[in-house]
Amino acid sequence: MPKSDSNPAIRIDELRRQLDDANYRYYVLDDPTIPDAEYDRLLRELDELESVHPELVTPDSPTQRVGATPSGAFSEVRHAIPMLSLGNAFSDEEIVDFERRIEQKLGRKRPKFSVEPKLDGLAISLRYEDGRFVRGATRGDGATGEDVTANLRTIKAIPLQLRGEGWPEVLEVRGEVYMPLADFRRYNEHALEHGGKVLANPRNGAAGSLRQLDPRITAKRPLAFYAYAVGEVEGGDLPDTHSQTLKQLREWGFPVSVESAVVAGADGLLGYYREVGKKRDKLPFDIDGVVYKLDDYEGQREMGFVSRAPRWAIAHKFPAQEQMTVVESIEVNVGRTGAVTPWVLMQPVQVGGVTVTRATLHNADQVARLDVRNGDTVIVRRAGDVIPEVVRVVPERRPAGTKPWSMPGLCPVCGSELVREEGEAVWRCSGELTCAAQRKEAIGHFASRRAMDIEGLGERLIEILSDSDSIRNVADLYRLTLDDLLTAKALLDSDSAEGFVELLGKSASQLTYQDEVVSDFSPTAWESLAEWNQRLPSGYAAKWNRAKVATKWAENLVEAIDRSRTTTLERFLYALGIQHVGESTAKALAGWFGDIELIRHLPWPLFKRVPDVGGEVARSIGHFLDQPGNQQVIDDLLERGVTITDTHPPSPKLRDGLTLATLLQDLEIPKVTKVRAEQLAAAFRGADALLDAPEHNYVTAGLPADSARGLAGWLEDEHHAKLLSDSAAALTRLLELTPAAAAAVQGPLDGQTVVLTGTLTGLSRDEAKAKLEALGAKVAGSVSKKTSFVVAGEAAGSKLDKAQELGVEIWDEARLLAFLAGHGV
DNA sequence: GATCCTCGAGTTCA
DNA sequence: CTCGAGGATC
Repeated sequence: MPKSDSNPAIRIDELRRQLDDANYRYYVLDDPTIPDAEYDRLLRELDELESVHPELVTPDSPTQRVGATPSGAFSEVRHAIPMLSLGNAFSDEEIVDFERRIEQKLGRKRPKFSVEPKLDGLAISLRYEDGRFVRGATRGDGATGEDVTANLRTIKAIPLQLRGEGWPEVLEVRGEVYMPLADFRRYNEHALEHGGKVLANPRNGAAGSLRQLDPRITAKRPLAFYAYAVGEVEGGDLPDTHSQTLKQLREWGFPVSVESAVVAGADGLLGYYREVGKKRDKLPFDIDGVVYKLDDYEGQREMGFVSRAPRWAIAHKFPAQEQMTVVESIEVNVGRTGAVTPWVLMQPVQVGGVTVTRATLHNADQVARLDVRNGDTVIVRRAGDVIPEVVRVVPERRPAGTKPWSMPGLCPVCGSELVREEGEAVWRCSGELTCAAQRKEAIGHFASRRAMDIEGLGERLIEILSDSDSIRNVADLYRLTLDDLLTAKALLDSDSAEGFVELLGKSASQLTYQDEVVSDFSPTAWESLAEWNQRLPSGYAAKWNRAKVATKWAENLVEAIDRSRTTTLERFLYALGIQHVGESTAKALAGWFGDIELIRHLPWPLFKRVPDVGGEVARSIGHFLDQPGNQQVIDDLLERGVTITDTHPPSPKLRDGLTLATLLQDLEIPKVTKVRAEQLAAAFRGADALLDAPEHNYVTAGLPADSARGLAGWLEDEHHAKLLSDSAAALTRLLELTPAAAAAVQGPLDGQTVVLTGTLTGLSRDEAKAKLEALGAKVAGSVSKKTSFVVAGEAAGSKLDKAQELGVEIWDEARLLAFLAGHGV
């Protein structure tokens, strides 16, 4: 309690020192000396004194950790020295190689490394000027992060004022903000009891907390911090090894991982890896590996960097975590093309920090290979980065009396027969667009970002609109009314809540907030339930408010749909969802033909004029266009205001291939090869002459008997004859429409194939792709020896490795940007 | 006919 | 990201 007789300034100083010491002992030395209650009492006393003497408040006072005002947004911070990412290693061999490279380059045996656990948190940078914390930022993309100073100030493990002495005028300390496991659990327990927001896992908890706009919220989250590196330094010196620097940081008041150590040589590294691996489960925080850094700074400078990652450090990751769980059921999903994909529903299990409940089994063959059955205990793993997969079944845990799983005979959604093409792995529902699942998926695809890009049209909404018959096909989207959407919205809002009521075995009116305690539904689900529950008794005002919100929502959606009406041919073709026509093929078709009115009436063989389109794809497009229902949908779309803005004449490059000879090849007539097609084209003036000629005339034209027979036999089918004459007519019309080849504009990257990998910082992947294409390059998705060069952004993965393996040229982002700038893009 | 490249399609979770 | 299969090439 404040004592009126003592000098308040002196008492305030004393309290601050006591509190700082307590913090230091608690967070840095891990050796608390005063009980929490005592700490709180001192803090309260300080707070009261300061409120009586506001002139004595300083920004580094322990009471000033929580700023009062939420900010509108985070401003950007440019890192003076980029915050790099580390290369990853998963195997012992990679570590041995890493160490050997350093030995060779430095000409030193068994170099020393500073080693420490790699925390699974959020990398941040802290800037101190004259020993005072002035700014903190997230790592962001490495070059630029977000200013989260106000939030970082609330973390007690971060000193507001450096201790000791001898610190540089400007010191930037880097480290990881994380949430200790015990605190994370305690926080969630509390949140569940008091209806707060439950955090998904410690990592996301830490990341989400730092992104709070209101620091008062961040202050309530149990965040901690470990320093692991130094960034910018001005006006002062640091020791010349990393381990000494860490020690120095500790003296200045930063927590440094107690597990950090110094080891020598590859064997030292691997020994440390195993040691930490054993302790992993007992550590008070999540780690995903260990980090090795060459200890002396001079060696580090000598080693330098490879495209954005230091050559003197590496992260040795622990293997993807595997977990055991139980299969609750094996379900199937019906995709846009009717593909029926089996997947497992499992009892929730934590794998690598997230809760996994489902995993795909890809296809029936995979299920048979694994022999997964209902009730089986299985091992799940998060493959690569994210996607859960079933590794194997644990046979000794299989319950008695199970039978192997088999694909159902009928589509679970529409009851049509499931069929499998000869030699194909997938089973498909034969219901096509009569199948509700396929219709929904088709609409979802149409609305997706890379297709028509209708924002806000989610899966569940499509389901509701589709089930209520408001939309039967994609064209119906363009005559949805506000009323349709409002009706759907009501269902959308209620269905989550209805489900809970049922589960709890209560009627809606019996529900109270108390019910939250008895169950463990997700926080968002509880939120919507609570909201929905509130509206029941409260009557008019609440309903009115909800109606307003819903109307605004519906208006926004109508506007989004309206915006999507203006589109490009490429997007339009892709959106139609023709089998085998993805983004790349849609783009090619758009580029070569240029006009939907032309394309929609083209016989299928003409599509083979487009590179990378062969018989299978061409037929698939033809099949789609042959169906009157599909033509009707195209009509309706255009009639309801869909406008293609980039209609243009066919590409001049088409001209070369528009001959009777190529057409005859493209028709895939039995026994008619390239040579025979050319002979026929030379002997007959046009398709009509060919159609009218008797078989022996083909022989006269120089064809061997079997080819002549093949052609004649093929033409006996009147569909074939019609296809030939239609195609020939289309060919003639195309020729008329196609402008003569203009002088080809030479792009600097003509004929080159480029692959992008990793995260680019200066521009988005799509932008980079567009710019490279503008210079004539082809941007491909995977690396091969034909690749001209690979642009490796940050955290580049397997594609970069592949490129190195094949000796393909690698550009970093800077080089790409310089090149693009040099060519005016 | 074999082989190598690409593209398409399906997928999970926050 | 990964798998499967279509297309191009030799």
